Amino acid sequence: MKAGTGEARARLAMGKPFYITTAISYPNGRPHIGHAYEAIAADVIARFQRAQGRDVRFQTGTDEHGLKMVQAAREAGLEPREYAKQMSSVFQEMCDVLEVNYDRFIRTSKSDHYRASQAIWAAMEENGDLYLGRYEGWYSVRDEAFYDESELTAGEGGEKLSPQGSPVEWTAEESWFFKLSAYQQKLLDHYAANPQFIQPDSRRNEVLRFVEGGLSDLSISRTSFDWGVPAPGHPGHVMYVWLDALTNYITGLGYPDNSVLFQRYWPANVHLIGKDVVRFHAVYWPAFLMSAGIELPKMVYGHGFLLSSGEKMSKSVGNVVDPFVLAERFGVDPLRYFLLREVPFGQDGSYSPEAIVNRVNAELANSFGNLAQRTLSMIFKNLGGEVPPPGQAADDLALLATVSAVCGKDVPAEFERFAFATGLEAWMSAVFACNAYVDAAAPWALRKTDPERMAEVLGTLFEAIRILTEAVEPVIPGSARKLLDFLGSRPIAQPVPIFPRLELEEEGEAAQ
RNA sequence: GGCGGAGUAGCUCAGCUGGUUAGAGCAGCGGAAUCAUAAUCCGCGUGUCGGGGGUUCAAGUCCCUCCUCCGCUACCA
Repeated sequence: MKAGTGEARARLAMGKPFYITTAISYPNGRPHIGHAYEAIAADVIARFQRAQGRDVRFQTGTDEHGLKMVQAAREAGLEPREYAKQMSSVFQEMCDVLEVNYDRFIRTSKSDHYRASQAIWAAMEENGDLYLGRYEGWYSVRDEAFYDESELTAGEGGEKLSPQGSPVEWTAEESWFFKLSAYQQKLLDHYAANPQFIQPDSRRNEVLRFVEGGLSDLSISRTSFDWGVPAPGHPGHVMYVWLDALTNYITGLGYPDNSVLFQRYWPANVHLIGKDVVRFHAVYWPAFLMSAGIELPKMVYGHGFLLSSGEKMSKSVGNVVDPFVLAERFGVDPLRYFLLREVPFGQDGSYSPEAIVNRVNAELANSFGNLAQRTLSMIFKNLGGEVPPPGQAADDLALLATVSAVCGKDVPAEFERFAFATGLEAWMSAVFACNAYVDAAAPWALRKTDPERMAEVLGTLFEAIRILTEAVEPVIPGSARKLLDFLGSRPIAQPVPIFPRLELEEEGEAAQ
């Protein structure tokens, strides 16, 4: 009756808030499979937590400032702002295609983000942590980093190169600094008091050792270009891209206003990031927040990288995989399932067309998809599409007990700690149990000898399939929704395979 | 150079604080079934648990050492 108040009440009753973010992507090129991997993983976590009753907010976006964007824009013949807009939309489209269901897609070149970034700068400055200095050194534009003379190597022509082999030039500029050195002990104390702050443990150990080794103050402004957030009160200075980028996590909640969003969702439950940016999130970001007097996120989780057939992906090697192509070729849900099932989260994992075809065919098509197909087909043909209740025989009860335990306890426990591969492995064990049950009960034989028993068996299987489908919904949302809708219809119609087998097409193109 | 991780069946990996014949999935081989997407089910593994040494009644699981790979970090030049 009172829809409006009802909805408000429902929202309040939605349970504890859960805020998850991905790193924001640097859109100086098209997204690759690594971007897709992180977005999908975050989406699965968000959907899972939502299914657990949490009030979830999920943010992703693009990090659009910095010199590399200026250069990429120049090559494209566009102004940075226009280039950023175009590239950002490609990342947004990727999320849409992959069913990554974010609540906010943030862009750092927007005005609300300028406001938030300038506010955190001002808070840090007010706290006495900023000072004007001079930055001199060998700067690599490609690496976006200064290097000490001793770190450089000599190129073929005797020119100086960074440790990564990129050209460097002597650069000297006035710069604002952040007293990162003053936060060494505070950070160490925080790590000690919050063991979960950096995960997995291997990353945590690396950060601990890095911080224990001493911290240098951080240059946080540039005067050599202007594509960035202007440092408030300091004309000519734009903010260091990482200070501005990290701030996105609170911009999206309305910082600096003490908004309803901010109160409800900050501090974030988890910043999901790649292992390459752990230092920025586990050292710089918490120091910035401490300085500005803002609470720290609860967890920074550095996931692993996706390797192409075991090798690092890079543009120069030409083995970069386009997520749009993958989604088109294998389907969105099979791709999502593969990434989470095949790769132990937190570790590096390997991608290959063979691996995805094998995994998806064996588990989604043959085991689970076919289980649904054979069951629904028998219900359609032999029971006129009417679904009988589950049987009460010992075998029936045992099967449903197994499936319920796996889907209600094991899978959630694993997903809760981001162990998607083991969670899905447990899920598969329940699928195996169902197929073993079908063969043992042989409902096709009961059709003639004992139709009532056949109905009990099919009813039991139907219920098991429903539970199984709900449990994997976060991973394969589109297919699961489709199947659940079908299960909810009466009478059950002639079923169509939900996960067709994939073919490993010949790589005729310019592969290799 | 320092710190950390890893090296277990053809492949990918589980094996917590040491204790019955070292496990799983995939692949492979054999069989059953035929409702279903030629899908499913059952059965089958004599693995130097990287090499060597040691502690122990007992070590994949602890200690020492060596080899290989990976990550973080430092430095020399």
